[in-house]
Amino acid sequence: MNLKSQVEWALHCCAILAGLPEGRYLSTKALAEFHGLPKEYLSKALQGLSQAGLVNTTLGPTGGYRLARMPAELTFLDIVEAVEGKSRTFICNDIRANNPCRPAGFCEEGPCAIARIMWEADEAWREKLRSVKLSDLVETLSKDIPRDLWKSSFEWVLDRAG
Amino acid sequence: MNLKSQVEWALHCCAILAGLPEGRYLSTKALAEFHGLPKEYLSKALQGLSQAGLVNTTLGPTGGYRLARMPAELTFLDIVEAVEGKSRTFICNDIRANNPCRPAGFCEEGPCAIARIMWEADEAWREKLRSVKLSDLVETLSKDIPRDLWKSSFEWVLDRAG
DNA sequence: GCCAATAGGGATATTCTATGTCCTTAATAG
DNA sequence: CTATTAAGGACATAGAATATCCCTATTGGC
Ligand code: SF4
Ligand code: SF4
Repeated sequence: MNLKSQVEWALHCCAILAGLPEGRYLSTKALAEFHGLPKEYLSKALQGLSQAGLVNTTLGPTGGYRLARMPAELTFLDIVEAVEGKSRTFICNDIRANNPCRPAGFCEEGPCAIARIMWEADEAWREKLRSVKLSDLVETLSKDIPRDLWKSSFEWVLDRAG
Repeated sequence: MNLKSQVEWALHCCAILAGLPEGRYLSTKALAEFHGLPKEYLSKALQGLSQAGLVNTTLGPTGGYRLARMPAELTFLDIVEAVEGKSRTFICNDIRANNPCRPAGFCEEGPCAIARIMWEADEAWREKLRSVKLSDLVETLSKDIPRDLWKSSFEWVLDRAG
């Protein structure tokens, strides 16, 4: 049970896009090169962000991606769900229906206790992700990353932003 | 990102085993038949429970499984981790190391903010599962399930318990 | 208008995991 | 001694994640 690596990629890309000046775009090519990722495949993750409405895109030589909202309005959950999907991690196959003692026409109402508990745990995971904003991440990163590296990375990105 | 169906199977089996009288065992065959599952494959899930020390086993014609502890001493997390593993769902591939602006010999200390936040969410999921005991499940099930079905299922199991 | 660069997306291949089956071995009750 | 069991290794199948390739429409710069 692993999250796809696209989740990691999308979070990193959003962190970069959060530092992009208003109105400018950064291309898949630049994001892929910066993170050392396969351009074509990273593109699928970015399409996920686009379809979820988290980023805006534009075509042409200066085209690429920019955030559709302020970093303070974007949560980790938004980004994770955009590429990983919104479905629950616990799938109920209703095996209680196979109970040989069950009366013929008998039909349970709703999910049983097992499913409910697993789904509550799922929701606890989502709630935690919902509580962290992209702006929180940028703030923490700016403290963690050495000033030199932070600055040169920013310039590297600006050089390539359309 | 789905949990394996073995998780569901293991939880159901533990719920059944929780109702088993002291000192008796229930076989894979009976558990598989009761839930309508492939015996050989369910066996792998039960082996997981056994390796984690959650159940005791015995061989021979009257052999099978029984809980190694009281239902109040067994949590959902114990059972889920026994079959799903204890590893985190967010895998960090350290793509920050590919940053072209990084000085040659530069080496980050520890996981970055992204990984830390994802791992906190993971821990929130685990904490929720840790907070629910097998005895809580049995209590809820006993209220949810019609008395007749509960009783006949119990008898079905006792008939086959060694 | 023309060209180069871009996002979007369909088709396909590859790798890995989950699922499922089969068989052998050692232990145990009757 | 026999039947039944858990344990586990070997294998087969299905499906998801990963990755590449190619085509289309759009856009900016010339
Ligand atoms: S978890 Fe509950 S709802 Fe799902 S199969 Fe088991 S009994 Fe049915
Ligand atoms: S999540 Fe953090 S630790 Fe993991 S690759 Fe990205 S930067 Fe590195």
